[in-house]
Amino acid sequence: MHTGGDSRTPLQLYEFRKACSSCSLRELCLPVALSGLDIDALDKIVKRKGPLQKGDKLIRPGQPMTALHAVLSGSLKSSTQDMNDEEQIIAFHLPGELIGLDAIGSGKHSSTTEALETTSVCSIPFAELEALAHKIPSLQHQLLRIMSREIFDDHELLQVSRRPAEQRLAVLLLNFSQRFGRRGMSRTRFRLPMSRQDLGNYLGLAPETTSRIFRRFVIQGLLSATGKEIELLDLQALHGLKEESGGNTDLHAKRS
Amino acid sequence: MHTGGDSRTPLQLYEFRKACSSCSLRELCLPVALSGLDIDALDKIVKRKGPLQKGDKLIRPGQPMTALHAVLSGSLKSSTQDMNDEEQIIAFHLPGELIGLDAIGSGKHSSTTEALETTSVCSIPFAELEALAHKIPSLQHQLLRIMSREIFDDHELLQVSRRPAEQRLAVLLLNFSQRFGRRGMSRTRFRLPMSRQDLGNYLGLAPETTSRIFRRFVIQGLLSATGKEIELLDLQALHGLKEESGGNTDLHAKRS
DNA sequence: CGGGATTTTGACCGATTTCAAAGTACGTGG
DNA sequence: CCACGTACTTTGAAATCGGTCAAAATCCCG
Repeated sequence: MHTGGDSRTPLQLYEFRKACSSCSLRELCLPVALSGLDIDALDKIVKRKGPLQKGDKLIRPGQPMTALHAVLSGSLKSSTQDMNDEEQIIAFHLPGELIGLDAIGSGKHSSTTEALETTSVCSIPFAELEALAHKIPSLQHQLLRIMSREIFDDHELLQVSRRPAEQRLAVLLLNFSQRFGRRGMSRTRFRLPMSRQDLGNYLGLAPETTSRIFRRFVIQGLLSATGKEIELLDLQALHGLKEESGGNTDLHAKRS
Repeated sequence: MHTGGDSRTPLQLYEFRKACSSCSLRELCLPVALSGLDIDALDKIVKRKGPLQKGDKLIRPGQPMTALHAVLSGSLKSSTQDMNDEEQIIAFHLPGELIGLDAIGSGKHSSTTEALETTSVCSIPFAELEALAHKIPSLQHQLLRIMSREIFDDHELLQVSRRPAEQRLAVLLLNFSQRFGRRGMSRTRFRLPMSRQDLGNYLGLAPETTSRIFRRFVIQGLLSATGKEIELLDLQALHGLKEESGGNTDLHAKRS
């Protein structure tokens, strides 16, 4: 049984050393021009975690925030629960992305983070990262940049959440397209790792609505979808949709 | 004529020295236990800005982000514009709060920030703040905490934006109550500095809807409102509203 | 006191949710 | 390897919340 946070044997631990220096995601999770020496220093504090299986929880609400996590492979979702069992998904995490930035302030995690598929992450003890950042100015700078970018992204998300359902889905698809593209994968063909339900939840839509809009997009020839496999067929149109104000100037985006 | 960013005369500049050490908001904008010496260092890089009048813009989209701004008095709103002239308000800024954290990543501001009333702020050149943070570990720590908290708050906001209108307004009112309370003012009587329109925009609601829900709240005895002056009469109920899932289990709503 | 902007109110309309149910994928155990 | 059960997805029809339009009332500031 995999429970995710298993401790590794010494041999495995040894193999996991030198994580950052050989990690293909290095430039993604901390996209900084660190010198070889600095990377070594980072290596020393990072711990790779054994694979999580689908549904395994990396973080539970209330846990003290001791480390940030960087996704190596697979994917996760973070969510909160509003007492009536209603899950509220806050974010999806793809390889190369950092988890836990929202918990630095309080020192405690407030959300649940669980794997959407078989996933591995590495842990960066926060106290040591902070100490290291103090020694390496460029690392401090990079941390601030990464956090700032998350704030920026959240603000964009906030904008989107006020728009009609079609635009929300279009924006989400383009967002994933970009995030996959950034790590060298296809921008037009990819696998959405989460269920339609989770997708709807994230977008603030009922699953039924999500499903309907997906179908609408397929009919309009914007994309094709076979289960979780997505192919974007008309990036232009999706981009167009994203900016439309919905009611006035929408003569070139849809037909009923 | 006040245009906000005016350079001050030497005399005035002198008076503005020692800003942080005597600033009653010190613990709010950078709530860190800085030693007297550290405060002096911070003082040296901070510049107080002449008062902005209502509508004056502190930040315009595209401007390079050279400094963070802390609100001393008054209030501001940050918004973007989606090509069809449609304003999208992202945040309101009250005294003791920091502006510009979302622009560190890109180095450019992407939103407009303008005063909602007569307002004064102080500027903290970012490069120097970063350098200072490198020297003073507790300042670095504090910066990370503040940014983390903003991420956390944005996530909460995101949750709210997916809920029915009533809950959104309830959450906003409680949010302002808390923010005013934090700076020593009444949690139950305060002045909302923005128009109902801005409020609606921020919440993703039509102004008409905002108005109706306000009235509903008044009728239900949750609050009384005379123009922008608000008095919250039943914090309990508002808190209850905030968590309700709307229609099903609303029998155990009051009590915290 | 006057004129324009903002807020409020009412009636109507539409997008999205909800409810209900059928169809489909998928993991488990036989 | 196939059958079964559960969970997820899709589809349809009805109900609802919030948006839009229009107009009246109020506020604000000079």
